[in-house]
Amino acid sequence: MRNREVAELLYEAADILEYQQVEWKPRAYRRAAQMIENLGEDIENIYAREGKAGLIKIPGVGKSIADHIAEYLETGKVEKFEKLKGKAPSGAAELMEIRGLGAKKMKKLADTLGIRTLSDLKNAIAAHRLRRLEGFGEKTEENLAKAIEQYEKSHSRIALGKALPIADEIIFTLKARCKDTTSKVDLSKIIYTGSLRRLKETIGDIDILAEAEKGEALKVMNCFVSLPDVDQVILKGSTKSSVILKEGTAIDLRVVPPESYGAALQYFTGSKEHNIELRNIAIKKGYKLSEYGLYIKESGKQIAGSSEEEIYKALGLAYIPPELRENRGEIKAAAKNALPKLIEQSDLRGDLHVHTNYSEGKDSLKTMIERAEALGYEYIAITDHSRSQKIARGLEIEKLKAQWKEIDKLSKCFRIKILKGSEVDILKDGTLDFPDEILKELDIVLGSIHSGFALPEKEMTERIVTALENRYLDILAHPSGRLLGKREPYAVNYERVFEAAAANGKLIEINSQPSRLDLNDELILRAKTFGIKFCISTDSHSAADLTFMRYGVGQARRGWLEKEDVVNTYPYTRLKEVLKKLKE
DNA sequence: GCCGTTTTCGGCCCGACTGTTTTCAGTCG
Repeated sequence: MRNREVAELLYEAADILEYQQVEWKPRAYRRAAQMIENLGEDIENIYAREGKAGLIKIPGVGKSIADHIAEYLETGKVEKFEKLKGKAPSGAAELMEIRGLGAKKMKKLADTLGIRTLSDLKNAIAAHRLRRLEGFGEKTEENLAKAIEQYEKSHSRIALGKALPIADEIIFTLKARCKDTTSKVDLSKIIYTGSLRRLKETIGDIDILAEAEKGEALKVMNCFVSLPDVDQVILKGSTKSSVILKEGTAIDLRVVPPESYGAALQYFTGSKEHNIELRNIAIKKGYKLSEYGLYIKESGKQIAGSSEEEIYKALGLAYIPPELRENRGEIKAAAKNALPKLIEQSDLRGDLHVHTNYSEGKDSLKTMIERAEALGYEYIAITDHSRSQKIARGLEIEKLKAQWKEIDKLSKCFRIKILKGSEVDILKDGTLDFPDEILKELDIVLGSIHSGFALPEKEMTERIVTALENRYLDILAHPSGRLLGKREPYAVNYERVFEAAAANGKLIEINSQPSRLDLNDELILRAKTFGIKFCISTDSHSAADLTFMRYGVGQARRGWLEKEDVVNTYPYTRLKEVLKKLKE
C-alpha cells in the first residue's frame, strides 16, 4: 500500500509551491493527496490494472498529477519535484509547523535574513532581528518565540485515549464555573467538537463549543480563560478563544448564538475536507454555508442553522455521523441515502481479549469476570499470553490447565459466560505457540505477534498467512503491531493478509487499547471490502481497562462498520457457532 | 492543476483574530 507515500509526496510539493507563492496549485495538489490517502484501494493496483486512465478517475487527479504519480511509481521519484526541493529552505517543512508562521512570512525571513532552519529562526529571534522587518514587529517576534517553545514541548498529536479524558474534565469544570456565573447558558450545549468528536486516533488540539446569546458570550469566555488548568491564553475574543493547558494541550472554545449552534457544531466538527465538499454542494444549490448557518445566497435569508440535522437535510443529505466525516465517500452515500447504520457501543455483548494476573494482567480472574458482568456483558473471553511470552509471564501448559479449572469453578457463580481462551504467539515461522491438542481444547484462540517485529515484508506476510491457515486460530489480534507514537506497524502486505483471512473465514481484531487502536480506520475500511468479520476487544490488563471499548468502537465506526460486521455483537450461541465453524 | 446538468474558461470555502496597519494582510481552522 503506497497511497500514504504518494500523498506525502504531493503534500510536500504543495508546501514548496505555497512557499513560492504559486497560486492554486498547492490547493490542487493537496486535494489530490487527500483523495489518494482515503482511497481505500492500493494506488499501485489501480495503476497496474488501468494505467494513467485509472489514476485520472481519482477525483482531484488530472493528467498532470497522474503523470507525476506514474513517474513516481515507476522510478521512485519525480524529476519536477526533485528540482522543486532546492527552491525552498531545507527546514521549510518544520518551520511551517510553527503557529503564526506561514508561507509569506517564511519567504520574507528567508529572503531578508537568510533563515532556512528552525535554529536559524531561534538565533534571529534571540538577536531581535525580526522586529525590524517590514510587516513584523515586537509582538510578532515574541509570539513566534512562544510558538517555537510550544512546538518543541509537544509538536506531536495527542492520542485519543489521552485527549478524551482531558476534554471531559475541562468541560465538566467549565460547566460548573458557568453555572455559578450565569443562568442564561444551556450547559448541555457545551460539548467537544473537532477531530475529537470524530474520534480520530490522534488529536491536534481540543475544540469546545458553547451556546450563548451575544451578551452572555464574554462571560463564558472569561470562565474559560480563567480555568485553573490554563497556562497561557493565546487569543481571546467574543466568539473564539484559545488557551494552552499546563500539561501542554491546546484548547479552543467557540461561543455562538442559538440560531447558529447546529451550523457551528457541524462546521467545527469537520473534517475540513468534508466541510469544503459540503460548501460546494451549498453553492451549487444557490446557498451559502458558514459556521453561522445555511443561507440563500441572493437574499441572505437563513434556512437552517440551529441543528446539524436540518443543515444536512436542507442540502439534500441524510444525517452523517461525525465519525464518517472525512470525505471518504460519505457525502455521496448520504445523497443516495446509502450510509451504513453504524455499530453502537451498546450493541456489544462481550469482550474477547482480556488478561488476568495469571500472565501480565493486574487483576484476578474473578475480578475481571465480576467487572465484565457488571458492565452488562453476556460473555467474556479470558486470553492470557502463551508460554513463549516470558516478559509477559506467558502461561505454561500446566498453568493454563489450572486456569481452566478455576474458570469451571467460577462459571457456577456467575451469570456471564466465560470462554477459555489464549493470546497465542505467532512464532517466527508462522506456527502457534501451543500444540494442537491444547489449541483444540480452547474456546477461542487469538494469534498475535510479540517478537521479530523487524522481519522483511515478505517473510512477515508469510508468517501471518501461515497462522491464518491454522484451523485452530480464530482471531488475528492487533494485526499491525503498532504502538501509537512509539512503534511503527511492522512491514506486511495487507492485501495478502486480508485475502488469507477472508479465504479462511478468520476474524480480525480491532484492539481498543488507546496506545494501539489496531487495526486503524483506513485498514478496517479496506478489510471490510474483503468480506472479513471483526471483533472489537479491549486487550484489558486491569479491570479499569474494560472501559477502553469506547475507543475501539470509535475506530470501527470510522471504518464504516455495522453491527453485523462485528461478531461480539452476536448472542452467545451465535458467537459459539461462528467459532466452532472456524475449526471444522 | 482541476473541474464543469448554469461554465472547456474562470472560477477555486468562509470567517475570526492578530498585528501592524490607517484599511488590510497573514494565518488559522
